Amino acid sequence: MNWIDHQTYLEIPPPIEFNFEECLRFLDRSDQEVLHRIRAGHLYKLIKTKQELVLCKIGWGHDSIRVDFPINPPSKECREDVATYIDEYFDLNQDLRGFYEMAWQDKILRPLVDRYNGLRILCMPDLFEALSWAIIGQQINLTFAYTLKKRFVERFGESVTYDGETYWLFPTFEKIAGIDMGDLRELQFTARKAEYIIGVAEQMAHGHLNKGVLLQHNYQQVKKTLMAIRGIGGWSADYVMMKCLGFSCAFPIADVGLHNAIKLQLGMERKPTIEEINQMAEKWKGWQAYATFYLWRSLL
DNA sequence: ATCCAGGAACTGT
DNA sequence: ACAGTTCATGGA
Repeated sequence: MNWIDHQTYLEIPPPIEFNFEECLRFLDRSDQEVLHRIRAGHLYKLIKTKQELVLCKIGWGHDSIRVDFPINPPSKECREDVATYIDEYFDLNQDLRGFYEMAWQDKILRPLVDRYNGLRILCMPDLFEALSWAIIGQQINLTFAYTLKKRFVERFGESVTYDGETYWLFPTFEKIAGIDMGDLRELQFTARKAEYIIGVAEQMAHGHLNKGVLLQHNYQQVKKTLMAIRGIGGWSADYVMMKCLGFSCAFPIADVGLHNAIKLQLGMERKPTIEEINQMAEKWKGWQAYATFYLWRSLL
């Protein structure tokens, strides 16, 4: 990993095909988001390192990502953790040239990669967060999904307040493994969502589900493992593989947002069928996750 | 009111 | 394997 430690701040030289502004634009898609805040071109995010909570102010300067620490100058070990987190968060290890070469030949993707050049998948390094967000988002509109997430985070997550603003962390699986369904029903989770999320937390707390282990396996194996979890179907498995586990071939093909985006791009009267999407995506092989992400971007 | 939402499990065939 | 049904709740 490529980063420069300036003690009081970090400098992370990005790969080619990276546009910080485009990434921030995507992160700024909901005004109900509680896990980060964007102010004057900077991303503020609370990160949990192995040792402590670190508030990060992430900006762009001198052709690099710059990470400042408004509250406390973190230890060297924490700075390393932060650099690793940023690296995953912005998907900096992905070489997008293959995607762009493919996309320039594609009717649907070409205008998108032109418009959003340098946008990367904004990842969720925390597996429990990715699984929970997938479950929360199932079969409800996004506005309500954000409402549920906000209630969940503000009820069970840790936070730090600085300069009049409160910054939140997603709740840990350890914490959620210890609550009961009633605690989530109060927040207007359905019984099913409550059951699923607590179930996932319990599996993780018992060590039956672990990101490091998943990363050692291939697409088919991981998808099968994830789908064996109650509450995780095909859509959620691909969503998590795309947003958390770095599988660029992950493809949540049943996604309503994806359908709407394709309809919009092609000027269709109706949403495409799964079979039609499979045909269109034939050329996307290996890059389905990025194709999906750019299509989502087009809906903002 | 009515339809639908970044689905998944369950049931019957 | 496949199709239909149920779950649950708020947004537009």
